[in-house]
This record gives sequence, structure tokens and C-alpha cells, in this order.
Amino acid sequence: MANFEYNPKEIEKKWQDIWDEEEAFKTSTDRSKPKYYALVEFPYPSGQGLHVGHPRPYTALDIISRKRRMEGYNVLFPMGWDAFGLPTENFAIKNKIHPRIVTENNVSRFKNQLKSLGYSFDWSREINTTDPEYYKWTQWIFLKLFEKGLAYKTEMPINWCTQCKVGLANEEVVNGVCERCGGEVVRKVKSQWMLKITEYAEKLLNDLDLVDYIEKVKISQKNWIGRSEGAEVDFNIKDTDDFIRIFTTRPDTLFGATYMVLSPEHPLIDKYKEKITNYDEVLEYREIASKKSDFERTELSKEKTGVPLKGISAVNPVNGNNIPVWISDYVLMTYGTGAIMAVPAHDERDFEFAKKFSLPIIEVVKGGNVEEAAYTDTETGILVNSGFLNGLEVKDAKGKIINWLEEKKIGKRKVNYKLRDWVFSRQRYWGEPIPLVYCEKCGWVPIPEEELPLTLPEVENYVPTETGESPLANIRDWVETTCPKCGGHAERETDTMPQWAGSSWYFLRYTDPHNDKAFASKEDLDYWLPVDWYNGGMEHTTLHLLYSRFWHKFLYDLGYVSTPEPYQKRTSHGMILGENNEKMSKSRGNVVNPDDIVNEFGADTLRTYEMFIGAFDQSAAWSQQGVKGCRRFLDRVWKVQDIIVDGDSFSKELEVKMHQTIKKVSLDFEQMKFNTAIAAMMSLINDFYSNGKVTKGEIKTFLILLNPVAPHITEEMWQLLKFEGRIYNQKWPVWDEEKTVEDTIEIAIQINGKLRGTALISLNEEKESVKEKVMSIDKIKEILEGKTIIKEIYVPNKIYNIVIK
RNA sequence: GCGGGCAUGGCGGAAUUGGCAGACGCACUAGACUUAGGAUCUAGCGCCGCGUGCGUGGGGGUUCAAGUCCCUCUGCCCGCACCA
Repeated sequence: MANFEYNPKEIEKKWQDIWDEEEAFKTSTDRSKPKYYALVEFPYPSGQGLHVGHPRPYTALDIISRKRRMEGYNVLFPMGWDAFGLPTENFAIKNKIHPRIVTENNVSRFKNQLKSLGYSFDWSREINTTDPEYYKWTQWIFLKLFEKGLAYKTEMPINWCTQCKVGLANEEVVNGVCERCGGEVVRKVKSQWMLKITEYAEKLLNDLDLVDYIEKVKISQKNWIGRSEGAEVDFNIKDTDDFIRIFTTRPDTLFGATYMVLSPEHPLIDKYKEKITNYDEVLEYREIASKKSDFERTELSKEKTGVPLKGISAVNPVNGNNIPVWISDYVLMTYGTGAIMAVPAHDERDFEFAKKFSLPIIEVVKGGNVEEAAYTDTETGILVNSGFLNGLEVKDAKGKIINWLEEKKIGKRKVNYKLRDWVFSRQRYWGEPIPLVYCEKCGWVPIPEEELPLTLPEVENYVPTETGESPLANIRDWVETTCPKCGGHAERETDTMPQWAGSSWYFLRYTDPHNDKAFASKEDLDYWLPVDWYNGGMEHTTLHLLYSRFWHKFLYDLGYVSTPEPYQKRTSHGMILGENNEKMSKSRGNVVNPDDIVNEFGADTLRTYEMFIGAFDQSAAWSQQGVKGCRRFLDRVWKVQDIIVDGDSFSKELEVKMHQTIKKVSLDFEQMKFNTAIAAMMSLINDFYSNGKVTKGEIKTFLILLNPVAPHITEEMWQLLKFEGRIYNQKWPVWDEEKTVEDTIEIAIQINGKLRGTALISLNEEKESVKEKVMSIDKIKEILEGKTIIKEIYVPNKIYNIVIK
């Protein structure tokens, strides 16, 4: 029958064209169907093209999407391009090609590659963050944030990449170097646009309860937000009316505070420069600290450094003791109040500092030896040396001292977050222009909505200026403009937005991508949101997820979207490593190009292998041999055509196996256990061959099960076997639970827990009758000879265990 | 340092509530078909001293029964990293 070879090259192109022509995967406008929104992270179209890591999540959700369509859902499964960003710009600078052209080329390459893999994306909804029709709305959302006071400009030390000459968010600094280029990062003070994500800290944390994210994603969100409860306490600066406000999570240890530490940047230092007798020394320390990158600050942490503020002392409010004030870079200006009370007896960092500078250590919680090490246990300790707190447990002491502080109005209960506001400025060309102008008279003024998008001007040169200004700053006729408010002279903001901007709301645009009246219509947003299943890499689980949740919540508060959370479910895929078990990279020479796999083996083989390679959420090493095995499987699927016989139902021999496989594949797909689902299908194919024949009913079901994984070969066979219509719009098969179990079962016979034989029994056979069978087996009789049976345990349909002495 | 994850044949990896460890694939071995085989098919394939033997990183425990539960130790991977 199959007198021709399986030829993926031919059939894959053929079916991709047919699907396009038939608009097979175009999202339906039929609102009567239940909706399903499946989302994968849209790629950054790099110059390298697709690598084999990309298809892993795409294939996974393509499988889910194809299955959902067969289950009767109206499915939205879109794709687009996160195309602003540094690599494109750097490439453009180097090769003197406009980044728009570079982007176009990269996108077209990526798109061809994705198309060759047969994904069921609705390409009519393709979006591109660099398209003015798209970034118009990115700018629009920014203006809303500005309008609501959530965008502000401030002078602040930022991480400055000396190589890219660009400001980086904390998150983009990895191990002290620039995440993208690996260049040195130093601190530099610049005026920056910031977004007040901290205002949403509590909601971003609490609403994690509303969603179904894998646990490790929730944990990383929580850690990043970093909520901690404690108190703010004011310490009087002796002989002044000023106070040093500190934040502590251990107000119970207040009696043990023997000195204070300010961050080197703390403003009170300037205020009291007259009083500080060693001010030169202080300035010198501050200078050194500011030059250090965050990385150096932490790297050199083995040894604490600091300078006392001579001439200044503070008063511990609980006991009136005078205590010295120091500055040290282990106290960060960006957390809490930039100042701490130091309790060396019960904080490791303070302990280390106190030991180095011979500062007093007072034990206030019993349980350790505070001469040897800080005692930080909060569960068991009892307060000592602490006046009215003596004898209390830590948790009770905390409550009591906070009440006391609040009564005396020298402190209050306080919640702090590690999360900081989002640095939203980039001094770069290839990003969304920030749609604000600065007017001497009116200050920062948004450009009118009808003038959006504010497009990027054409420039000769994309290199940032030496001073760190964006290249836009050099285009005077773009910069110079009039104030929309007063009509006077004004200048445009020349910073652009970070790459995170466009990806913070792209999932909303997919619901209505061509709308020119709104970022998406309320109707489409209401129907499609939330995203039912969002899969992406672990590397995006903190930032992208947090940022896009923030924007979504902001739009929710404004009434534009109707769900408090954007993504109902979030899963994560593991990385694909090279054959040598190392991360794939050019320099390691272990990169596998998906095009080569498609050419040699076919897209269906690539898809099958990517899903078979191992547990979806774990990293897995590529194996060319493994790819071959999957191709061999598809060859065997193809050749099954030789043994097909008539019959719409399942044969008696295979009925149970068929139902078991339908069940296994259906459930495994849902749990992203693609590897075992494919294993089950391989096993079924093996059974087809050992059975010597397959009915049309069996092959039909098999092809539908395999279709989400290998859509081309199954579509082709469906046609060759003259089944009706297209496989892509068949119904997903259902299993009959009763038919998933054989009526004859082999059980294990154990003696003292060790396997000593097996017996065939009928399903749910009574213990007595099973016992008879077991006791009649020669080998069992032999072992039992002369022994005493103490106990017999029968687990129905599983084991029969005899305990003897 | 803190948080999370992992450890099973030669390799990738399977194993509901504890219930026949090693599904499925790769590699390997033997045979068949062949001028040929890096194609295909058939069979075998955890280890050894071949036993009433041993075996899921090491040690201990609970249980009739442990990869799975508890205690403890070791090693690897990924986040975060002076967050008061």
C-alpha cells in the first residue's frame, strides 16, 4: 500500500500551504464557543536565527492549542516579535544598517523558520513592538502612568554599563557586569524616568493567591518583592532636634542597639558637616563607595569597612544611652530609610562590624554566646537586659515594644519591600520614544494623545553620546518643539523606553491587534482574558512577569481590563543543552540549528524529539542519536499503512491498549508530560506491528492522538487513507474508563516482601480464590515447606504477600 | 550565606495512594535479508561469584512491602545575594 517513502520535505511544505490557504488556525469570531488563550513568550528576533531551544515551548503549547481546538474551543494562539533592543542596535551601529532594516531581516528569517515547523499560530494577529502602530499604545499606556503619578523623573545613582554606555536596571546587572555585553558596570548619577511599581507591591504579592503558577515561579515573585514586617524608629541626634529614622525587623532588640550606621549617601551627613570633625575622612569614604559597583561592594564584603561620624552621637530612645554613629557601605540607601540601628549581639553583619571596630556587644536575647557569634534565632529566645521586655519571648517582645514606640510617638509598625521602583529610561535609539516634552514654564508635559505615536526620527548615527545622552539628543530639530500646554519653547525627552516596555502588555494587543482606536477593544479583552496558559523560560519569571502583571493591574484599576491578573496559569520549560551537556553557545561550538534538523529529518521529527527529549520542565542535553530514534518512530508510523484492514471499531486484541493510550496521551499532554505521552504512542505502534494488523478505526484514533505532536505526517496519512475532511478539525478521542483495564491480570507473589512468582487472576478476583491459585504453585509450595505462615496480605489486582517464619 | 531543584543501567529517562524497579528511546550484541549497510526486520540487553544473591548518591529508621515516607550525610545544578 505505502509503496512510496515517507518524504517529510514534500508533505510538510504541502500541508503548511494548505493550512494557510484554508486559514485552518485562524482564530474564530464565534463567541458561542468556550475560549482558550494559549500564550508563549514572543521571541527577540536576533541575528542568529532560531536555535533549538525556541521550539521546545512553542511545540508544547502548539500541542495544547491543537488539542483544545479538537475539544471544541475557540483558540487564540498568537505570535509576534519583541524587536526593540540592544543587539539589533549594536549590529546596526557596527554594520551601518538602520536597525529597522536589521529588524525586518531578522523577523523575516525567524518567521520563515517558525513556519517551517508547522505551528498553528494565527499569523493574521502577528505583532511587532517596533511597529509605530504598536508602540503608539505602549506610549499611550506610559502617558496614563504619567497622568496617574506613577511615572516620575528623579536623580539617582544608576547602574551604568561602561561599554554599552547605557543605564541598566538592577536586574540587568549579572554578577557585576552587563547582562548583554559583559561590560563593567559602575554607579553613575543621572536623571531617570522611574515607574512606581512599589505602589503595587502588596497587590503583586497578595494576588499570587489568585493564580495557578508553578510553585517555584510564585516563590521567585515573592522573593523579589521581598516583604518584611518590622518597625521604624526615630533616634534623636544628641543636642539637636533631628532624628535618624531607621527600619528594623527586630524592634525587640532595641536595648541591644550599641551604635548606628548610615549609608554613605545619607542626606543627614551633609546637613551636619559642620559638626562632623572628620568630615574629610567621611567624604573620602563616600567617594570610594560611590565608585564601587554593587558587585564590588558585595564582593569585598568579607571585610567590613566604615568611618565613624566624629562629633555626632545618637540617643537610644529606650534607655537614653549615647551611641556612636558610623557610615558604612553595608547599609544601602535604597532600602528602608538608609540607616540602621546596629545590634551586634543579634545580627551577623552588625556583629562582624562591631568586632572589627571594637564596638560594644550587649546580649538582649538569651540562647547563644554573643561573644562568639550573633544569635539570630527568633523562635526560642527570652529577652534579657531589656528593661520592661525582660522575660518575654521574641515574638511577644516585638508586639510590646512596637506598641510602646507608637504610644511615645517615636516609632511605628512598618512593612518594607525589597522591590524598588523600575528605572524606565534608556539612553538609546532603538526603543520607544518617551512621549513627553519639557517646558521651562510648565515642566514635563505629555504630548497630546492624537499626536501618538511619537515616532523615532531618522538619524545618521545611533551611537549614544559620550556624555551618556541618547543619540536622539543630537537631532536638534526633533528635540526642539513647542509646549502643547502653553505653546512656548519646549524640548523633547530624548531617553527611550527599556525593552521590557513592549512586552509588558503584548498579550493584550493579540486580542485585537489591528485596532486603531484603542490598544484593544473592551469586548475582545473581556472575551479573551485572562490568558489561560502562559509558558515561558525561568529567566523571565521574575522581571517580565512582574512588570507585565504591574501594567495589567494598573490598566485594571483604570477599568480597561476586567481581570485583576493577566495570566491564569504559568509554566516553565527547561533549557536545551548541547551534546556535551553545556549551555549551547557559539563559543562552545555546540549549537544545533533547527533548519539542519528540518532538512535532514523533517519538522515532525524535530517536534517529536523536542518533546521526547526529557521532562519538559527540566534541562536536557541534545542528542543526534535521539533525533534519529524519533525519525525511526515516524517511519514506522508511516509504514503502518501496509497492515491496515477494514473496520471502524477497535479490534478485540487492541481495545484495552487503545483506551489506555487515549487516556495516557490525553492526561499526559495536560500535565506537559510529553515524553511519556510519546512513549505510550511508540508502544502502541509496536503493538500494531506485533498484532500484524490495524483497523481503520485504530489508525484513525492513533493519528489524531499523534497529530498535535506531528501534524504534517498525520494530516498526509489521513488524506492517503481517504478519511473524511482534515485531521486538524477532527474531534479529540475519549476513553472508556472501564475498557482501560484487562480482565486478566498478572499479580506478583511475594514471600517476606520478596518476589517469588506471579499468578494470572481475573480482575477483582476474591482473596480466597487467589489464595488457592497462589498455594498451588510448585515453587511457592516448596518455599513454604516446613515454615509457619504468620500473615497474608492481598492487595487486589496488585500483589499477594505471604509472611513466614 | 539564603531560597529552590536534582541524584535510578553504558546513555536520555519511566514508575497513581508505598505494592513485580528500569516503560519508551538511544547505544550495544547475535541472527535474517543483502554486492554493500551508518537501511530494514527478528531476538537479546541492570550487576555479579548465577544464588533462597546484589541493586534507585552514602548511612540509619518506619513498614508485610520503600526509588517513593522519616532522620542524617555527600555531591551537582539554578535563582538571590550585606534588604537591616
